Amino acid sequence: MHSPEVLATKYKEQGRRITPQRKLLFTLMHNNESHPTAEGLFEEASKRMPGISLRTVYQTLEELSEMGEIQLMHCDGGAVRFDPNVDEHHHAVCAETGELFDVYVDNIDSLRAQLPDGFEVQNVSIVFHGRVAKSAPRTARSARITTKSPARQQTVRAKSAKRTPRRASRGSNT
Amino acid sequence: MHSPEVLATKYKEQGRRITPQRKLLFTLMHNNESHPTAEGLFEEASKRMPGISLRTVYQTLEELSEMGEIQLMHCDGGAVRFDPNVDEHHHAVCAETGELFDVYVDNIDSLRAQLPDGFEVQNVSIVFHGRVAKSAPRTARSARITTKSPARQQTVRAKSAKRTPRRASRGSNT
DNA sequence: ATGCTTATTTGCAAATAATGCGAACTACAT
DNA sequence: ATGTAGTTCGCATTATTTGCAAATAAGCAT
Ligand SMILES: [Mn+2]
Ligand SMILES: [Mn+2]
Ligand SMILES: [Zn+2]
Ligand SMILES: [Zn+2]
Repeated sequence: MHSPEVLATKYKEQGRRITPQRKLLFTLMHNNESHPTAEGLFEEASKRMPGISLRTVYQTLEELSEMGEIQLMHCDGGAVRFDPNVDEHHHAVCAETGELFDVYVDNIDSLRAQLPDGFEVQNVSIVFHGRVAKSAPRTARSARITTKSPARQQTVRAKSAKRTPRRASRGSNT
Repeated sequence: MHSPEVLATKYKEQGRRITPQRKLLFTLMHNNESHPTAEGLFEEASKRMPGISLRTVYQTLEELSEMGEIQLMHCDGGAVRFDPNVDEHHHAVCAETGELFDVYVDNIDSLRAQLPDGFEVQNVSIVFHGRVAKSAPRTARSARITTKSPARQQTVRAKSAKRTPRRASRGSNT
């Protein structure tokens, strides 16, 4: 999704108006990696702008989606989650917390699939179900390593240990 | 999912009772590849048993799920779809008709994914979005090739032509 | 076969998630 | 400042699913 500033321009070009509600929602969605629901975003927005309507949140998310600025995701069957990341990417869901993480997959094209005859694939979506390991409670040391570190290549091996379970003890972030 | 007969046995073993409603639903779900919704299954069932309740359909599907006899799928965000196929498999969705097909993928383990640090994958679900090509209206010849023919290996290549767009003019099924 | 016990079915209310609609409001061009 | 059309917002409504309790019936004991 573009920055709030660029979005403002794009909106005006389309004859749409810049309202405080939209500005706020642009800001809340920009670089938001939490994949929020409408309801969740509404709660965030309400903190900064008490009277805002849930209806407006839905409406703004819908138009951002139509403009190709965000993606929507029907994940587990609950509420739709919105994603400002419109690059080709996939997701990992923690069964415990429901958290949703972005996952990049290099070699989707190498999948060997027995597709129905005559089926033309337009795009593939992959969801990794699992859980975030409670990184061994390091006696309250450097509470750095928590959720995700920038891009660690990994070959998928569902229901079987991956390499060694030991944390990569080298390569902390600065 | 087991056959209606085997299910009956399994049910009794668990102190559950065999009712006409359950028998019917077992039959309707057995080998059902349409991935029906509760509502859809209810309509089918209603044909054979006019007074049956939608509530009973939901209830029976829920218990079959708890017993590991069927799987449920939250696909597009509409109603949940139920799947008597509990083998490890994936799905292809036709964007036009909403039809849902089973897809077997051999080499999921070879996916190279950048997963969040410490994420333990339990299982992966892949959905191929696309459409079923209207197999060139063959001047009403042998109307054989329609939806899916038994297992044709195919390497995925989203948004790019696969091989030559021409129909494989050689190798029809018998 | 009859009756008992309790699992099951069923109708209806209620919870969720999302959308339709129109009146009130306001961004912004003139 | 004024006018106009785009927006916001509250509320009704749809769609899907679950909660609940009364009515019903399966399967066992007699
Ligand atoms: Mn749902
Ligand atoms: Mn929904
Ligand atoms: Zn994402
Ligand atoms: Zn399936």
